[in-house]
Amino acid sequence: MARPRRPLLSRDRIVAAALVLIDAEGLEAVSTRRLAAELGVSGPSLYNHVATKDELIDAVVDAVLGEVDTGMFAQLGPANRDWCTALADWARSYRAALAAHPNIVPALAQGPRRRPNALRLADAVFGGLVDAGWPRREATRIGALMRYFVTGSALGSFAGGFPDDATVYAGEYPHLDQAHLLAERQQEIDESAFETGLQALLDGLALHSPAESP
Amino acid sequence: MARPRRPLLSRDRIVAAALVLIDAEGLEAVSTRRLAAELGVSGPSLYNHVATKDELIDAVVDAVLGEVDTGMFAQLGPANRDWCTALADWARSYRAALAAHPNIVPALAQGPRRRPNALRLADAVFGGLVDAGWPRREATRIGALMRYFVTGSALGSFAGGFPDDATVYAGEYPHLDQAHLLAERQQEIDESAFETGLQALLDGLALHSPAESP
DNA sequence: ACCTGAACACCGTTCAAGT
DNA sequence: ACCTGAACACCGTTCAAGT
Repeated sequence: MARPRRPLLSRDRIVAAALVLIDAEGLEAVSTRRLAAELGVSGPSLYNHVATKDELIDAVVDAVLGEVDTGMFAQLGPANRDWCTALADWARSYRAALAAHPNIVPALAQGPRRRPNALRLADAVFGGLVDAGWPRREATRIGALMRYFVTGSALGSFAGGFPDDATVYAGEYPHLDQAHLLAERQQEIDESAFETGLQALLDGLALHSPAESP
Repeated sequence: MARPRRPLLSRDRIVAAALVLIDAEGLEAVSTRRLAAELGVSGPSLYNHVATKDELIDAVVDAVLGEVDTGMFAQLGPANRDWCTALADWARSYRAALAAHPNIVPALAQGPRRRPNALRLADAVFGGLVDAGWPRREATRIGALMRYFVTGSALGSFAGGFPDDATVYAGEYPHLDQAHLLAERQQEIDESAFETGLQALLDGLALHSPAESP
């Protein structure tokens, strides 16, 4: 075949196909040959559009982060210091994006690096908190700790990780005698744990709110 | 060589060597051949002691979780309802164990599964909270949300993920004009963000403490 | 410029052969 | 029981060859 008259591939098409594959079968299912086959080309073709597999995964992560809304932070300023609502809305949007693609979360481990959307998130949160009156040091910490909570909540289900075989717990783990039922209610539990934690976090931060001691 | 008079390997020796390798060079550096070479044997030898590589990584994760202290929860009961202190101590011990082996954290994604130490942690936290007076539903949520926060805080450094090249931020990310300095103060920032978040979380949870409304 | 097949140095895992 | 080398079906990546 050699070079076609119109390119068969594009970086975006490769990234999109990788995300579909990751969602369906996990990070480990992505090999350059497999992904290329999915796209109807041979393995090495990908290297015309992407430098390495690592860079490709980075691009997929960034595409997912692209779905996170940060518009709420633009509203903050002297006239609107309600950082609490903004932070809550952002955290929910962030979690929703990751929960839609849970298999990608382990790849978030390396921090923002040079991923444009990761930097966009960090910039918006930090800027919003500073606009709402938080000192820069505190704003940095809050940005970090919110990321901890949201990524942790998306890094695999808590409830879904418990075997549904009751004999696993018998005797050894006396308090987990009902744990075999967790997997069934997985989504409800993860969701309510996230909401409970988010509320606690914001309540706790509000105790030292800059708006209350101007 | 064939079979030696005394076994060259043991499951524990393999797990320990894998952890050393992961700490030094990351999860991706672990291949069965590489690990075997480190242990002075040939690749397939490992399979006399471990069923699959996945099971091996699981065992390494569990070994790390074995360093987490859960003794503080045994003190809780009708006479001592200070779940707040117990939870804080446990979270710090949990984080310390993961921070000592940050490269293993992405492998935590799958939840407790059948890892004895992961189940021990879940059992102790849940049991302690129930003993301190929390309803089972709430105790489950708190166990989950604490795990979110601690694992998220260990899943790669927040501060360390920002490039130290100032030109990355110029123009594009106006609020990140100092972000190139984050990597230098990485440990301090991650540590204080963790402490700030932990305090906020506990303060927030305390607002609905069962001990305050008996 | 963009795709191909061949090739390189790797993988995880199985298995028959050795003691 | 426990280690070995050979083998299988894979990897990521490079590169010369084609249009």
